[in-house]
Amino acid sequence: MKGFLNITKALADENRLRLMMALQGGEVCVCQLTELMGLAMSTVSKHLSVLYQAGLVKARKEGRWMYYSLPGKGAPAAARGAVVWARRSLAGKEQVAADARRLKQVLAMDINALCRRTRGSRS
Amino acid sequence: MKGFLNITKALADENRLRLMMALQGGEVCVCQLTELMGLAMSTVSKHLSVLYQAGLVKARKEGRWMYYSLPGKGAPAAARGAVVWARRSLAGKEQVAADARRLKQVLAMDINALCRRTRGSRS
DNA sequence: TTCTCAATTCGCCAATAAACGAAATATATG
DNA sequence: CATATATTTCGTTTATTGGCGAATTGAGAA
Repeated sequence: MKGFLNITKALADENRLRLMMALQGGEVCVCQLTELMGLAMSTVSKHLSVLYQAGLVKARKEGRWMYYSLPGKGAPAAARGAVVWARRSLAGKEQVAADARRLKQVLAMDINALCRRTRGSRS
Repeated sequence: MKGFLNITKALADENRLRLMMALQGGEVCVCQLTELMGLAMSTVSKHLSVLYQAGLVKARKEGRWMYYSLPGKGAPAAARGAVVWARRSLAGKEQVAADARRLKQVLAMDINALCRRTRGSRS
């Protein structure tokens, strides 16, 4: 019950759903996700932490960058089921499509320049 | 997105999950659910309303009683998927099993006496 | 109609959660 | 080592949600 509730709570926020969907194409680092979302980096980091606690994303550290991605075969069934269900339910939704387009642009930018830009406030 | 988010928000509360699971055996009226949950009837009614808005339960009025149940074939795919996923994920969980046992007792009680008992405060 | 009563809605309070900026952490690089 | 920097954690504020009791609604029953 507790584990499942953790998952549903993690899914019950629009920004976290957007973050999950943004990871469908493969791993993305925090500063890129921050640029995509238009939120403070601390906020994005917190959201990713909630998703991670629920088992809905994987994390991989590479140097100074932290890359997040969707969990694969190894993940617990409950989490995998949640990811599959969410992907299916949100496929084709306008916000998700718009984010995918925007993410493409973000991924094309130089990562160093990007992180420097997202350092301070985002408001 | 909005509809899916409505569903995940509805699922993101332990008492609402318990209510949904309590409906697995068929329709149950509000005063019976109130007795099961040990909450104020107004609180239970609110939870049921949230589930209803999300499409996760059906409602049927019969005289003075309101019966809630899980949605069937006619329901939207997103809602049906959610119900199936939740039932699968929570099957066999201790709290759910305990509620099922207790509900059996509640359903065996006289419904008129029950509703009279649950009228006032529950604290 | 008037009364009863199951259920819902309303108004309020307490608890939880989202957001930000600042401070801390950890990992290159000079 | 000292500096720079990507990310996380902390502390605070604001917004949302869960809970209750009281008032309201709506459908029998008298």
